[in-house]
Amino acid sequence: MSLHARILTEIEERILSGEWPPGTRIPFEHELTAQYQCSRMTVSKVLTQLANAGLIERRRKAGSFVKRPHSQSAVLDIHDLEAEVLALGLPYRHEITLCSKRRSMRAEQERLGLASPGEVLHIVCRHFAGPRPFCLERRLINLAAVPEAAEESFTTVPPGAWLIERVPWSAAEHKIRATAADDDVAAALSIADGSACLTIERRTWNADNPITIVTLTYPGNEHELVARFTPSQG
Amino acid sequence: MSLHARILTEIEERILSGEWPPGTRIPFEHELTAQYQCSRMTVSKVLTQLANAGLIERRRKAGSFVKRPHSQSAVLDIHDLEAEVLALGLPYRHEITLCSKRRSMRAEQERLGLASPGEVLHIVCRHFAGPRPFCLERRLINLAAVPEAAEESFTTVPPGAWLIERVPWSAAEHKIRATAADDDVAAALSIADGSACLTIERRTWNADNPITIVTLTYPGNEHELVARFTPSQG
DNA sequence: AAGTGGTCTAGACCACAAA
DNA sequence: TTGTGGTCTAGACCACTTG
Repeated sequence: MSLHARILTEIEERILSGEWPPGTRIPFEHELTAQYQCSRMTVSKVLTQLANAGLIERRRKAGSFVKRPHSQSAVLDIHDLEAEVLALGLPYRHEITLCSKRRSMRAEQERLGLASPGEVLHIVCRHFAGPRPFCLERRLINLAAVPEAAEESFTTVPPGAWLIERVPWSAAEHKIRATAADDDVAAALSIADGSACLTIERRTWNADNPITIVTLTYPGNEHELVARFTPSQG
Repeated sequence: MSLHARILTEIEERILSGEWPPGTRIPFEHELTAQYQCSRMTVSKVLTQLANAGLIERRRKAGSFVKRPHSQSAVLDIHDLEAEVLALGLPYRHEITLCSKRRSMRAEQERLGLASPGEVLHIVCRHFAGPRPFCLERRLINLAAVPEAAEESFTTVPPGAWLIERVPWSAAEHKIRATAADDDVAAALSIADGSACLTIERRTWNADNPITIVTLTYPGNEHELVARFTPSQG
């Protein structure tokens, strides 16, 4: 393994593990050259890569700082619900329908990907654009990974935004489906039974440790996911 | 603009414009240092970036070669329909329902994003997984951008795969929606009227020049898009 | 004014794959 | 065996921003 690859992974680990939370100033280039006993070019290359990847921000004279994970990847972008509603020119609010802490049932354990039973937080939340329901959120949080979530009511900040601000993650998976609204969904979104809905299921891990699984259900024709990209950006 | 940024964009342009098609060997590092009158470190940095971005492949002793655009970005991956069907363990075939060349109507012009009327190819195609319809493809191709498409029947290679192999692109946009099946879609996919479908609309450009717009419609519950990613990969 | 990052140089040695 | 890319060094000068 090359030196700059080692430096890169070591810094990446500190950021993704939360040891260096967003806002932290990481060591100056000259400190890293001393620490790793290498030339400045080597650490500079690494920091430039991290900056290109969006993990850190570099400011002349001030230093390099850990960035807050800007919810990226285009497809993911969409999931800042509040920003999305406001972009439509409509007022946003959310409403917690259910927030219950309990020992995981087997089905929940499997959905989250837990190896053994544990405490989970089950949340149901409706997001509104103006007077109309915009999205139904059903979420499980692994309390072993995020114990402080148990003390939250999520009435001021919705669960998604709350988690993104606090919990570092290293991997995510989206599953996107079209589904027919069942009774519950139809009632929650004020739409007809059986109408088409867009469902996004998102799971998040930090170093193989499941954090949360969330299902977002949107009324079908009123919502679309948009993703733009160029071939040079994998 | 820094020197390495200039070198990067110049090489990128040659690749994306098709001047250097996939498989082309790009100049050796020592040739580029001569051309740009700079040190080897500078061009090496650029080529490393291009390799990381997946635009080129580097082989010791052999040189650096333009890669074929591996349809990436996870969400896009899914759209190699044949690979997807085969991954399900089912035989794949496709069937061209319509393939007509004509002058664009105004609605088509707008969908494609053409500034003025022009020749377009309108294709309707069904993709099968075993005996069952798997996906309905409705496509417009801008013949000004891809004149050779007019001579194709697309009976051996479906239009999507044909285009990817031949036409370089610099930008793409996906819109993902849940829709209710209308008469046409229901008939084409052998499903009930009004059932939920997943619709992916994809537009592709090469340097602001529209190439194609395609709408892929899948029976809802039988299909899902999966995207995985990590925060360090924008 | 001082210290940071941004860029670049002109070398060097090594690993690897092709001839 | 040879020539390519992969990595690294020990400098250098500049631009910018903060104090």
